[in-house]
Amino acid sequence: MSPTINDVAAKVGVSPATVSKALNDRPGVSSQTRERVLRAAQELDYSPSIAARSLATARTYNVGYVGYKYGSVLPPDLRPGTVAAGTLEGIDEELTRHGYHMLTTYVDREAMKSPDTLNMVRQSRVDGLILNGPSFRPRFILQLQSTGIPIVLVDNLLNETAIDCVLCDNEGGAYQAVRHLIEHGHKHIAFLSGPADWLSSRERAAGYRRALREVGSEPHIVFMPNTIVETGRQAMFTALEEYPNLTAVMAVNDATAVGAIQACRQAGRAVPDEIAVVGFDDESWTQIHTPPLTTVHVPWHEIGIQAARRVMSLIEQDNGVPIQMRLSVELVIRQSCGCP
Amino acid sequence: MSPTINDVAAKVGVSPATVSKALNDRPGVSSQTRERVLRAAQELDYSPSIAARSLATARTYNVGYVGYKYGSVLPPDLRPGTVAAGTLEGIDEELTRHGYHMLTTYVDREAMKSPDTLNMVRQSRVDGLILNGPSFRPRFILQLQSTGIPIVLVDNLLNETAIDCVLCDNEGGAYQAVRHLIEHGHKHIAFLSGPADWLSSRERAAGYRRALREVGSEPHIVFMPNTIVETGRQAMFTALEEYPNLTAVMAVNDATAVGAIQACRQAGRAVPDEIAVVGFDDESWTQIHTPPLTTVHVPWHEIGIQAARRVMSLIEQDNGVPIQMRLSVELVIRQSCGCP
DNA sequence: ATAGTTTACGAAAGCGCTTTCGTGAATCTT
DNA sequence: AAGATTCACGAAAGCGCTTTCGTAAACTAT
Repeated sequence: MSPTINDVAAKVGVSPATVSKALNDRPGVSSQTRERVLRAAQELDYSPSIAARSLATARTYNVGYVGYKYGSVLPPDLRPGTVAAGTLEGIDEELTRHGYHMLTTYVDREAMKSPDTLNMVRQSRVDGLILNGPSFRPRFILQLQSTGIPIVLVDNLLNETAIDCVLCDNEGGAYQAVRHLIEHGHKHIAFLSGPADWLSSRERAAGYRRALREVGSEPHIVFMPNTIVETGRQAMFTALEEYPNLTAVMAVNDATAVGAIQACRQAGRAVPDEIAVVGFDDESWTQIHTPPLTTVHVPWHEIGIQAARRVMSLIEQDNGVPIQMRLSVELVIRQSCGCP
Repeated sequence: MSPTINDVAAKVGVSPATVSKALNDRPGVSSQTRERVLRAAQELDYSPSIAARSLATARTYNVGYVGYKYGSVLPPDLRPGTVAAGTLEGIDEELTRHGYHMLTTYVDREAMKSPDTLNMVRQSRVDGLILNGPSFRPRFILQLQSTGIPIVLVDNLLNETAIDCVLCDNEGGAYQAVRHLIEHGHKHIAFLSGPADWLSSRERAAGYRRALREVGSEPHIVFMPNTIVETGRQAMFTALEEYPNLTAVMAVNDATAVGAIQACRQAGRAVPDEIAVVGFDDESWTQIHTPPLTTVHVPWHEIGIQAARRVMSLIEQDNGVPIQMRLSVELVIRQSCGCP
């Protein structure tokens, strides 16, 4: 078996207590012995068992990440690869930088009560939790929170009970995008909205509304039950029918923007010449789409980093009130909006 | 604090030893007491601390997943979202089904010696390891293996030292695809190959060669140092120059297939009319590409499931010789190959 | 030199579980 | 009915670490 703290202690000729203090930078060890302990540990290739440490300290240095499982969703569709993967990598990066590890799990709609997640915390496998995505039921989150474990929400928030969260500036992003369309002369702009329980969708809709209000245009919103390509396509047909003088459309995400473009083509309306389309999220494939999609870039990686920082800080000192962190987004102009 | 095994024992009026046996389905407990213990545990909402259990049993019920970090790669490009995410979800699904959890980490090229991964195993945070992708150095894998921890490779193999792995039938997939091109009359077919240290690339090249050999055509291979869109584009220019009578090309993956198509367009050669293109992987965005990409579908999700099963089985009984598992793939015909 | 203070270290308890082994009671055998 | 066997259970040790607290030695102050 691998060496234990006792082996190190024996080798140096001190007690395990001293070794523990030396290794953890605790006071009560002369710098001389500390030195010797460090060397011995190195020579023995000693690495403490976290199981034992966890038991003694009630800390695991694991944080749980709970994501949404797309594998099970509807027909195969464009996976939000950039989104989830970017956040995940950001979180992992920041976590490992500070000696933490990431316990990952995915839940699908049915498993939303999510025994796995609960088990993770009930068995105290994790010191904190990051919940990514809008699909967690408030009741579930509250249940989790009531265990006293630090929680950070990503791309979601709960305002009844304040809870830490990090999101992007959805409202501002949509505003920027619509503003851009307006500046290029569009007056009749529709919004393809996601389901109402998706926070980001509501916020993006708000940005859309604000931009239109500023110039006195009427909002035209089509609601979609989900945000896959096919749904976007259908929604666009609806929009085309209901608002015949439409010249532009903003979709709540990139996948539905693609659906919208397909619908336009099918209806014989050229994109971007007759109808301009913009998306949201800046998925990696948007740049190779025909036409390349104008969309709002979201710093998912950075969001992951911030979320990780926040949990760690909550774990280490339960400091103050929950904070809501907003990262800014940026319109990236490609061709689907009609710019050269 | 949450209840311990002693609380349950006290409530039932038995010893912790008995509770432990009852809860773990060990012999030596009457079915009557077992019943009472179960009920009490439920009423107290008891869930064992895995830290304590790990310490006692030297098992964590965690398996480590090590993936490749794309965030840091070259210029932003098409992320292999379907690939990694699909596998990840498959692994997680199967693992949680059996009471395991997944400790995830990503490594990038520099961190390939990967202290994080090593720490994961040295601190015994995991019972087994799944390494996903071709980018692990053999030396690193062997070092890991020498710790005695069960390892399963995904999309990679090591034949010097036998080690368990699960991959798809790369050779067969490429063969199928090229065969398809041949059947549609193509004689001059190039292959855009990935770097030589990428196993899947070598295997796909082999399938390509076999198909050509069967009909007595000459192989035309262009090697690429990596597999992003831009590289595929450059490689295609090279191919176009070196092999002027080319009528079809098979790319080692979807991203480079896209690059190839862009190059053709730029060179004034219509796809698929003048040049047919097929990819490999069936990334989710291939279906919305213009033209929709003909490509080889890989069952990543299933691969994940099999990998998970294999580690768990290695963890639970170290049974026999390492096995190499191959899952079959399927050509999905869309339009970039010239079919209607 | 004496008393008081600081410092370096170790003994030992404890974290919450599993597992071995001993014991007495219940059951089976003839 | 007595011995042999089986069975249900508990005492206690141990997994590898941290942490408290006591103690002896080394200092400091008078």
